[in-house]
Amino acid sequence: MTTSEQIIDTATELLQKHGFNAFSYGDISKLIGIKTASIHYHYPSKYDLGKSVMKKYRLKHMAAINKIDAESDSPLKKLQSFAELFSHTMGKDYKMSPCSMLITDSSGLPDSIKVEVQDFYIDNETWLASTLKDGLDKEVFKFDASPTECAKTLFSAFEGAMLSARAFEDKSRLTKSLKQIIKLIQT
Amino acid sequence: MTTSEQIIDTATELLQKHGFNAFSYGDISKLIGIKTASIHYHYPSKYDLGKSVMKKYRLKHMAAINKIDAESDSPLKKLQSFAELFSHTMGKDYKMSPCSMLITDSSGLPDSIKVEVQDFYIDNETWLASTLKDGLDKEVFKFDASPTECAKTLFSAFEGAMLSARAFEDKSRLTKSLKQIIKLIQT
DNA sequence: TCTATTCTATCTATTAGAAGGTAGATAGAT
DNA sequence: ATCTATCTACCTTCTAATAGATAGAATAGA
Repeated sequence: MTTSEQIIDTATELLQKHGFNAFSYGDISKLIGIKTASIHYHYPSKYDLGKSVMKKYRLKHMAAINKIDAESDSPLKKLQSFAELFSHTMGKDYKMSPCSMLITDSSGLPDSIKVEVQDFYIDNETWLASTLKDGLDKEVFKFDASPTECAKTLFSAFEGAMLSARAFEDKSRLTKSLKQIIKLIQT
Repeated sequence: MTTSEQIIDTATELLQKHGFNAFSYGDISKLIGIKTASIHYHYPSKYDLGKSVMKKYRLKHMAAINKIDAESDSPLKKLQSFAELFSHTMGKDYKMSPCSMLITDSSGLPDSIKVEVQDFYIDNETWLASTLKDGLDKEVFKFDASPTECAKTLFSAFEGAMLSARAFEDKSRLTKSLKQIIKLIQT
């Protein structure tokens, strides 16, 4: 693994665990054993680093979603697999999605990062909307709003469930809510 | 308004807008025109301040909930009024709930703050559970899980909707999701 | 091929500022 | 004489970022 990849991966974990304003180049430096100046060589500013973290995370996440599409045709099964991604993201140490972290810390963040976060939402919502529409046509899902609107609601509800699980350090809060939300739109 | 109240209110706004690690005693100092040392007199450590902010916010929020109970007997109407609280919290400058902010920034926070955040969840979930049960009995709501579980899911979904609205600086993301979630459990 | 140069990736050293917090003085009220 | 609330002044640590040196790899020209 290259140094810049190591930096990204370490920064990703620190972001997910502590938030953007709660980790420093110094923290990364200690963890991977290079000086902070070397990190600045790869990512001149912390915002560059944040943007790269978000971008890599988004691409990785979309790859996981593509895998779900490849493995099943059932809308319900796909939605369940999608929900499992959230549980997997959280892991055993209650990591949040990097995008949740960046949203709460976003007040002073440059647009380049905000756009990356929005792209993450849009990518997920687009996929969800098409999966929901498929389920609607096949009559395995039922809801009043449009698939697009329902996708937005579901995705944000999933993110919210992670927040709750972290607050109590109780993963069952996440898994139970994920299941229950899915059940709410099942026929 | 006393100085310590001014400090709390200013800190609350900064917390909601920027997060715990993104505001300082210096910021409060400038905003209300006293020196940082004076803030330390009222709140010795930043954690004391955070705890007090969360506590006051929780009590104020519960007062709003009690008002809802006093104004209507309809479970649906009460749930709708509850949802409006989230919209009101966010305001026009996309403030988050202080508890969402503290959860994402919580990694290094002392238990005294975490407990206050959990109490906020529990208070809300308890009220929601009883309102949901009432609606279930009156057959205006319909859901498979227990009222307690459904309350947890709804509350976290509402919090997640705020996150999404902030990410896009688009309040309709919040209001639409709130309405849609309520509709999902209506008979 | 040999030499000169440029590029890559790291280091040391340093800066300017901000952070949270403390000590001690002071003025006014009780 | 004590308590309350504020101040000035200071401390230590951390922060993001920059400048300049260095060693080695890659590249270009004779």
